[in-house]
Amino acid sequence: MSKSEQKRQEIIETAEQRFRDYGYNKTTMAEIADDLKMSAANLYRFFKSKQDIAAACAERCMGERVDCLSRLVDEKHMTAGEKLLELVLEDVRYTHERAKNEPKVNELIDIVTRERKEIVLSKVESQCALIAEILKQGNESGEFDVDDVMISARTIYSSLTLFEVPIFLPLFTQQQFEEMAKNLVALLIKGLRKR
Amino acid sequence: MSKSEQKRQEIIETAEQRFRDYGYNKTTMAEIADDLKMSAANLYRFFKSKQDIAAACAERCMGERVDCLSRLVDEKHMTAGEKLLELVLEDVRYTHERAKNEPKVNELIDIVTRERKEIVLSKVESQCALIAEILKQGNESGEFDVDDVMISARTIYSSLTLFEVPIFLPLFTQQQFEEMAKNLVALLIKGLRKR
DNA sequence: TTTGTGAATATTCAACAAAATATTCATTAT
DNA sequence: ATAATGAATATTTTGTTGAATATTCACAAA
Repeated sequence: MSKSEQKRQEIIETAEQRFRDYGYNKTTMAEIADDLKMSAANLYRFFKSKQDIAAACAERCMGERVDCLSRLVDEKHMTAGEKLLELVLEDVRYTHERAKNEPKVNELIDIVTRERKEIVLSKVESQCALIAEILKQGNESGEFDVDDVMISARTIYSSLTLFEVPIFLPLFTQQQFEEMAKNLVALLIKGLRKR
Repeated sequence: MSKSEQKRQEIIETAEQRFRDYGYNKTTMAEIADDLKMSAANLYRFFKSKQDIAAACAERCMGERVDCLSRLVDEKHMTAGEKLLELVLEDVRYTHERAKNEPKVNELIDIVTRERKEIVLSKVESQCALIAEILKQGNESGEFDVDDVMISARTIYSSLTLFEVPIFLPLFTQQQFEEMAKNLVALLIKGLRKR
């Protein structure tokens, strides 16, 4: 890793910690710079703007998230149906836990969804790709009978909106969300299944 | 209809027109009163607050909407599957048309969803009831094989979030939304079907 | 040339006053 | 008693101004 790339990573980590603790709006470029013993001006040699730093943080988080879910998809001893259910439940839980334990992070999500739609889109793509992989495995094992794997993956993902978007959190308890998610996945799987 | 009930309706209609044309925030109690040749103070003999007027408008709209969809559910010459598809597509189209032709109405929706959750909940209930009725018909005709009609209806409704909520409108074109809706309904129906 | 800075400038935020508007109420009209 | 109002009060919005912060830049150090 180049020296400058190294420093970029340090900035991302430092900023992310502040964003977590105090929120995006309440952390200043000067504070991030101070943490790193540099001037605020110098941050601009690595990032074009504060929003760009936020975007980089978001991308890093999403990367970790996808890695985690990838491991689930690569599990050897689960059926495709079980994997799909776990993927969705894991998602529901993650959304809730984060809202509960890291409430300030929502500020970051707001900024990124508003100002950097590409990043959200790429997150959607990754998630669909994971679902598609599960469907493919299901086809291969004879468990599913899915014609177009990518279209079905996108369709399934579109049906998960209620569980993905933080604004709906106040509507139900986590338990209710999990219950709804289970019912939905059960219904979807019936529709995917080979007969 | 009592005299005072009559007047309530007039107020609702007048206010709704202003809300449509200028938005909730930009219409004042004084203006509504002027339209009706009365004083603002007098409005309070019929409604406890401006929000209450907005709520009444919303309920009236929702009532019309449910009536319209009810007719679809009562159609004689459509299969349950066709009805479900039409219900969802009609919903997608309605959401888009309204956003396009009556953009100010979203302000009203915001207020009501934020300050009068019961109203939104009752809308959800009505919509689920319509879906449940379609499922029941499908069971009776042998087209579907649904165990718990109400739970399935709620599950289906939960999967329609992307198509119900205006915030997602900027993400895709109406055509894309309709395409996604068709795919989703097709998948759901496969899951509901008797085999 | 690359890394960095302090100071200058541009933008955004926050606090507060003024104006607009919602809501209440004492009183009048019917 | 019921319907209605104008004026009084309470709340919300708007506009403004100073302070905080983001961003740029000319220049210095390595």
